[in-house]
Amino acid sequence: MDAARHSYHHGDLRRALLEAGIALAREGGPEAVVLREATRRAGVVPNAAYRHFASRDALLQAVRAAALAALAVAMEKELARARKQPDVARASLRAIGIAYLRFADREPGLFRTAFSVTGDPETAGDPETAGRSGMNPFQLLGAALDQMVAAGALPAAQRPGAEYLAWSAVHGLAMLALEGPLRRMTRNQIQEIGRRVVAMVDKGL
Amino acid sequence: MDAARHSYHHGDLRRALLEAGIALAREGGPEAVVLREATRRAGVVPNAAYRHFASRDALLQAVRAAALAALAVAMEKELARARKQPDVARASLRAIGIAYLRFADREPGLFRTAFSVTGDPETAGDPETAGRSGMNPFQLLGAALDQMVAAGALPAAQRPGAEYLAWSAVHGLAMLALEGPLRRMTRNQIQEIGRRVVAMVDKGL
DNA sequence: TCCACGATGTCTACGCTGTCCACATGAACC
DNA sequence: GGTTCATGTGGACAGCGTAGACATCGTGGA
Repeated sequence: MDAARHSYHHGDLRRALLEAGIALAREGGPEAVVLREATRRAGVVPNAAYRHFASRDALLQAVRAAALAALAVAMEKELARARKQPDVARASLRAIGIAYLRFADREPGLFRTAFSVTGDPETAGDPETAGRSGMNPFQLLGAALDQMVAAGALPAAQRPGAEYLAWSAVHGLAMLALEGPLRRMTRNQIQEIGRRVVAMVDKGL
Repeated sequence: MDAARHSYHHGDLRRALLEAGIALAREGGPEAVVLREATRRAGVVPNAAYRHFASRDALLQAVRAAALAALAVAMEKELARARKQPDVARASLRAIGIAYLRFADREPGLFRTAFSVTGDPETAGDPETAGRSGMNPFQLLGAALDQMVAAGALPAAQRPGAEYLAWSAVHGLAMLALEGPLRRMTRNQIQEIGRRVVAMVDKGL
């Protein structure tokens, strides 16, 4: 990205800004996604950003979508491993939960960015939030639950809305671990609680 | 609070700033807690705030503590109602969950403020976060779970760490409803999901 | 009674932010 | 080869958090 520098036109500023934004989110979460800093890192004057994003919030939403896509990819990787196991359906649901918690642990900045909302994002169906499979994290969870029903591991009557229950439990834990009363716990303690939460969902659904 | 105005000294500026901060948090969540605006509402110059709060973040933390205390009070009210029911222990746990979700619904700004962390708050044991009973929301949940064990409704072996599981589920739902994919659902839909989440916890614990 | 002192509020100023407007540049197309 | 239009620049503004020096005032010791 330095080759094109020293020419008046950047070449691919939108991508450069987005990547700078992602890097900022990684380092410091959503509030660290600062328009001026992104332009600085892209080697460009602040206002240049407005040719590609309507506002700081528009940039943040783009970063947010990228963060969701990264989560989807992480889930897909974990799912691939689950496919080699007996009781694939259950293993897949567990894989989703584990991937979610692991992502929150390893990429706290991105995770917080993915789920922090200011204003009205309307991310439903945004293709930018999808992983390689074309599904976003929420859709991946839904698919895993469908598998459970197909495999007879979940009564069909319990299926509707089940993603909300599962998501709630795992998301809540992630938030508590990240910025709630669980913040000071060791990684192992949190993993243990994670296992219990996933088990609770499995049993309580 | 206008009587004391027109005198050089405000009289109770700390309280005035805190209350302005709470009002701001109510209206727009944590990011709306703006130091200058708080001083404006208190009828005072921006820097006056620094006699009472070391920084904007210190003010925000004070507001945060107040929000947690408000949640504790809401829980206590719901608990009082639960005490009149048969199976008090179970009713209490449900009451905690319901109060939590209702608070998130009715006071979204305060709720988001209570659980948004920037930096390192160290709220553990802060008496400012407690309700009338002297317990903060987390402690109230713990007490309800202890009751469950005492009543034989929860195996003692499951007790350690159970608050994290319960909290995770309800907190996650609240966040999803507030700023996640459930944002566009009707209040009734979310209440229904809330019932199911609480049931899942009860069953899955 | 007076006066010094410490606490509290004010004034001025700095660098940071997001954003608006007018202008410069240059790639692409007729 | 000249025009057009997307893209980057420059300068400006208001609002933010915050620092340092100064003003005001209630209070306690002489």
